Amino acid sequence: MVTQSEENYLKAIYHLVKQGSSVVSTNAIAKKIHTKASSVTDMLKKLADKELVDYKKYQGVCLTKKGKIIAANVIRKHRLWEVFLVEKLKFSWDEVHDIAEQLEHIKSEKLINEIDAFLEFPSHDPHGDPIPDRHGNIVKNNSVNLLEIKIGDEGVLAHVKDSSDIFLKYLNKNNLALGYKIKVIDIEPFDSSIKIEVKAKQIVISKNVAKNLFINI
Amino acid sequence: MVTQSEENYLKAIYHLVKQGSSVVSTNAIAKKIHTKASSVTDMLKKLADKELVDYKKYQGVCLTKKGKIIAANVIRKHRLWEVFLVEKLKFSWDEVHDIAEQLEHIKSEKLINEIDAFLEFPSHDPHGDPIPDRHGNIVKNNSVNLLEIKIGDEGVLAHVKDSSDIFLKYLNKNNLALGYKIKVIDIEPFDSSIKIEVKAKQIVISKNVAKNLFINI
DNA sequence: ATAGTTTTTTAGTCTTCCCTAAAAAAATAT
DNA sequence: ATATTTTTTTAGGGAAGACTAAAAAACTAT
Repeated sequence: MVTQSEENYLKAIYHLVKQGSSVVSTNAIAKKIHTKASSVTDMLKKLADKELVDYKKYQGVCLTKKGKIIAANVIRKHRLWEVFLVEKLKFSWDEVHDIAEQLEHIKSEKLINEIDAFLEFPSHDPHGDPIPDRHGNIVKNNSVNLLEIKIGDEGVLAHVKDSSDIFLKYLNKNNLALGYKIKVIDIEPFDSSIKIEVKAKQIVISKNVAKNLFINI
Repeated sequence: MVTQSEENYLKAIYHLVKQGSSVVSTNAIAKKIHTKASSVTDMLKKLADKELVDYKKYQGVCLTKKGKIIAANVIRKHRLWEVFLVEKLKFSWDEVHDIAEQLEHIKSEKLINEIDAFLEFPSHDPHGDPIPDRHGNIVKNNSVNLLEIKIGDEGVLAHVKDSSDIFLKYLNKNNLALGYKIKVIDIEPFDSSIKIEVKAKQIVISKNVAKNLFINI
């Protein structure tokens, strides 16, 4: 049996590996799940005993095959529940994260597969993140970041990297949502801010915002 | 903050009070939640400190107003989730209990109220148990037990007391479900077994089964 | 290369919730 | 009324998962 806490560590490692090097540091995990490095070390030993991670002292950590499947499954549940909350209940995309953090730990294969079917097998969650299938396979995201784009390029907003409440509220306020067509009007060399056109309106977004937006060209 | 374990104790006390005397014994709670009497004593002290139960050593325990509201809320969540699983996903009434045991601890007022609305404010769960409203109020059940009934009486199956997997499977096998019309054909004085008519078929049920069936006349 | 800094681990504690064993109180039986 | 049984509580301890403080290892910079 994998505990809730163990699932959270596996998930954190999974995400950190995905967005960076092949091995994850103790500190990085501690930061990610708001705990102390010493707690992380404790847990890594436990996960290593269970053969869910490959861990050697001072050498960082990565997931084993078994660990990766469990992590992907937790992420699958998280994202499916998010879709459920937004599509079937009246939640907006900035409200679902904390609830999905709880729901992702509900243990029942059948439940999550029924939810999947009930939602008609969505491929992405409300933030544009791909949903792993029941074997832990996940589609590659080939959307491109707004910072890597030239004036005149256009595409459809497909993914937001930062799913924090505050960032999603910013997007709401500026009428930016997944699926909207975005055209790059101008890029300011001084601060890398970008003027874009969305729904026939032009707005300027900072480099920091652009960093978190991805479009399909 | 009320922990999951505390919620389970409050729920157990709520159920035991409902079906019996005004005060609940340590042993009764231990039996209900499959733990030891000493663990129960520990927890009762903690709940008493939080003013969720009235507890005096050796005197049994009952819920305070605050405790009762929390317990009713957990039960509300449990039953609404059961309705969701049966009505919206493809679960049968004998599969939902264990999953609802997990889901009942998800913390979000908004979530459960949205679920309630999504289900169009059901009044009863799949086993015929009434669903408390968001203030913890619960309608009185005025269905009558099959053992208290005379030959010739008839009514609609409204409630099953035992929600165990094995009992519900027995009902499935014998084509008994909530909402079905039942007529009492004969009562055998020797063993109190009852011959009933359901859906134009006659079956004999034991006293033990009858004890768990309630109908609206 | 070595001194200083940062990261990681170890050692020891705390809280929650469970347990066993023994003591104390209450209930029951003779 | 007292002996026996049952119930409940206390005492002490274990596992999980967090923490602080200190030690050890690994980096970094001169």
